[in-house]
Amino acid sequence: MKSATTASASAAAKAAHVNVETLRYYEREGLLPAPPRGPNGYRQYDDAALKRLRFIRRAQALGFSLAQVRELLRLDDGLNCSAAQTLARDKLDVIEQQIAGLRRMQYRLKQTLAACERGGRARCPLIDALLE
Amino acid sequence: MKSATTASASAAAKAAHVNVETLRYYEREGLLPAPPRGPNGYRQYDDAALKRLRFIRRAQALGFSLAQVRELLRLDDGLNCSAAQTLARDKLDVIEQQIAGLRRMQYRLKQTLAACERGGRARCPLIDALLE
DNA sequence: CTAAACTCCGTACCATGGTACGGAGTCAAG
DNA sequence: CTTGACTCCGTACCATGGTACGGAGTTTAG
Repeated sequence: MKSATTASASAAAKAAHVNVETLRYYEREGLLPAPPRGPNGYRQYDDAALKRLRFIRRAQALGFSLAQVRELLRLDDGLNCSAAQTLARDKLDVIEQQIAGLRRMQYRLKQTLAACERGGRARCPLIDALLE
Repeated sequence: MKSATTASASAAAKAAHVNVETLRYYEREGLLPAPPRGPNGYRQYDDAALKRLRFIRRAQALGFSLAQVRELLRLDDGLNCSAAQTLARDKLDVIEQQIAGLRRMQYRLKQTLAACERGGRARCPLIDALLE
């Protein structure tokens, strides 16, 4: 039968592809609740904690900063959907702006790189483009 | 006639929309050469320095880190076009990956947001999506 | 039983890209 | 001539997201 799985610090860290120190860091930063301790004082992470840890990493992977993750976690009761939606929409706006910015960079770099590849210039068009 | 324009620290900073302290920072970091000084010891930025400063800001705006900008500046003689191209191509790869990552985020956020907006769930789909 | 490996803790440190502070000298306007 | 603005310098500090260190206790494998 499935025993109530509790993970040690290193096991939890491994599972989330995170450094052990990072767990303590998240705890300090209030992203992870202080887990219960065994009689030896060792941290014991239960499934909920591991889930929360995965939450943090996923949210980070979605581009949320730890401060924003903290916000999201405050809504973790699942009842503040409209507040969560606001965060998500703000994030979507930011993402759109980021994509647009990257596209502009990409376009300009490609143009300039093409000029480099055509060759025939005394000076490097890429450098020149930055100088102008 | 055009006099040889030399700018004070604050004028140079203003022109590049940069803090005066940032000029000193760039100088410390070897991004800007130490400018000549007037008899009072004040920095005097000439047109070449201002150009270089603009170069830095443009390259940053293209997403290059200061370390990469330093690389680019080492190629500033305009003769190392192939080296500059390599940097640019690397940067293009990174940009493409960044765009792809942002797109994935965008897609997933949109999906989840749509689920939120359809409503009818006990728990917020956005929060749930992060928990799973 | 001993040694390696794991855990604890506080604290310090890292990179990145700056910003701020404070005392001293300098320059321009009134 | 004074006052305020500008500049100098070294150094300290900021946010972000961790990582490392070192000494002490614990647990586990041989």
